[in-house]
Amino acid sequence: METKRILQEALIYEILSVVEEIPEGNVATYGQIAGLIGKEKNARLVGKVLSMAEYYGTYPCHRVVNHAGRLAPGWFEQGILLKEEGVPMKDSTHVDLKKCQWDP
DNA sequence: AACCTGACCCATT
DNA sequence: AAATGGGCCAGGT
Repeated sequence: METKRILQEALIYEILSVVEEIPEGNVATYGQIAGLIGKEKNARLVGKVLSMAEYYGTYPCHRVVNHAGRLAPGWFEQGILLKEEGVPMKDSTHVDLKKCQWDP
C-alpha cells in the first residue's frame, strides 16, 4: 500500500516537472508528456494528474491539450490564459497545434 | 474478477 | 481535425 502511494507520487512528480518545462507561448499534448516520462501509452493518466494539478501546486497545466489541440472539457478559463500568452487559437476550444506545439 | 469512466491516442472513413 | 470504432491504462464501484 505504502509503496504504491510512493510510486504514484513519483509519477506525478515526473509529469509535473515536464509540464513545468513547457515554455510560454507553446503547448504540449498529453501523449507527448506521457512519452517524455517513458509511459507512452499512459496519456490518460497524465490528464488525470493534471485535473488535480492545483492540489499539488501551481503549474502551467493550461499549456496542455489533447492531440487535436482541443482544450480540456469543462475548463473555460484555459482558453483565456492561452490567449494572453499569445498562443494562436483556431476557435474558443482549439489551439493551432501546427504553430505552437512544443518541440522538446 | 467484471464493469464503467475518463482533461487520451490511433487508423479509418 | 470531423465522426467512429478499437485500444490502453489506472481508479473506483
